[in-house]
Amino acid sequence: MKKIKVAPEEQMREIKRGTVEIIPEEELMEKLKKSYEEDVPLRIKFGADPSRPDIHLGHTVIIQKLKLLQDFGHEINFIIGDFTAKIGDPTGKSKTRPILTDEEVIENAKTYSQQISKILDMEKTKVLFNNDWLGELTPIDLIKMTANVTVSSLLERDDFSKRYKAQEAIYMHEFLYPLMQGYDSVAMDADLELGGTDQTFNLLMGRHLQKAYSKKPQCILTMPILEGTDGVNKMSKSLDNYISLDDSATDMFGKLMSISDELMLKYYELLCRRPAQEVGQLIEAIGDGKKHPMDAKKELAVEIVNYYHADGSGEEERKKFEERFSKNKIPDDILTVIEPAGELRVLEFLTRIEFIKSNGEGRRLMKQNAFKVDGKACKEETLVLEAGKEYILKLGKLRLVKIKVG
RNA sequence: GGCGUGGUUCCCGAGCGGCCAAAGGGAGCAGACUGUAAAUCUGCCGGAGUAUUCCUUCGAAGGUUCGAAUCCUUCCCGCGCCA
Repeated sequence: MKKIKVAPEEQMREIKRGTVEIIPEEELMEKLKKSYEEDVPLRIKFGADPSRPDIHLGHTVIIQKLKLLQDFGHEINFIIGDFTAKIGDPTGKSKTRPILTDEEVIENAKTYSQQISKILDMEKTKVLFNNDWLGELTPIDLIKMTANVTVSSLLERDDFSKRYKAQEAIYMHEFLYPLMQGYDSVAMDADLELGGTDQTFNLLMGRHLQKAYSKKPQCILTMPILEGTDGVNKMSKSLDNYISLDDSATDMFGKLMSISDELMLKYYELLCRRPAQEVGQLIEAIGDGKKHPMDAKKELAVEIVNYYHADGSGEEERKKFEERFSKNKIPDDILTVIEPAGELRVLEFLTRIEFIKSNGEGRRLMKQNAFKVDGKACKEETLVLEAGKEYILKLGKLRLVKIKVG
């Protein structure tokens, strides 16, 4: 039975969808053809950062592409960067690369796999740890490796050149990171590596080093960087503008609804699984005013929630959302707290349930009419609770709590 | 190694002995307007407090002064130039 069933031309057509760049495209075509004729899957490389196990929708742009390649019969290799994770970032300023222990790396790798399993078939996905080969290198091996790369070429990397011009510090080990990543490609004989456009330099380094080590060079495929919910910056945990695959269905739906219309169009292009043509028509309809952007957004949210949560949960969330925000009803699954009858010190209570961080913040919100008791703005710091009653407290648009007096 | 220059609140950045919890911008939060959209406008934006009050904060540690983010000393770190 053949492993690679789809004709290379057809594969290419699907692979190209949504990509920014394929370097070099002809070479990838050659590889696809050869793979098809000989029925040998391509080895696809994707590097995962084990210091941040939380996968968000931004990552899925690439993971979806991996899924496509996997469905075509190719071999997906996840490289867990445990070697680099152990070096960390001694500048102390950047928290992007904390030093991890072996246990943490393994734990994070598990979390990682568990999350990507929502998209990829893990039975067919290889997980590799780069310490297996990088840890074996001797200082001499390493120095020989660096002899293949010039300083000026490293300084060409966008990130480095910006910092260099801005007279910011660049440390030696940072220069080595791209080489380490590139060497991964050498060690595992990658045919194709995927990454975001911000990774182009590192991906090309893999190709460069493979040539230097007389290996067949890999092809590069880059995908656009997905902006976060703020619509400006790339989606990332540290900017808190991300939608995690582990977000509850409600949060996921809500976050998707809060994005701008403009951003929604991008999300449609990059995250929607519907055929390209259908998406195109939809976008056109919105432009013509035939389709209300909010409806389109709801549809997108439903689709995405359905994919990452149980089928049908998207529709359910849509109903809940409409009840809550369009009809202003209080959802029935909100946080409920039981309090004794008598006087309740509101600020202390709100701090306790972590709605606010300080009393000052609470007072501020009260002043601004953001605090409501049973739908009415309240500026009292003390609330008298009557036995047997229920109270709904609301802080801003989103924070809701029900108090049962008992 | 020498010389110069700089390290400020979540980020950028002003302040350069008291009027500084520290200008301005960004981010964030809230209100108005809405479609929990964007844009816009308004308010807030270290902590405690009813408070003109106190506490913590301006790389670190000491010191000078009635009083320091601001002056001095030492140390740590960035950047540049020279070697």
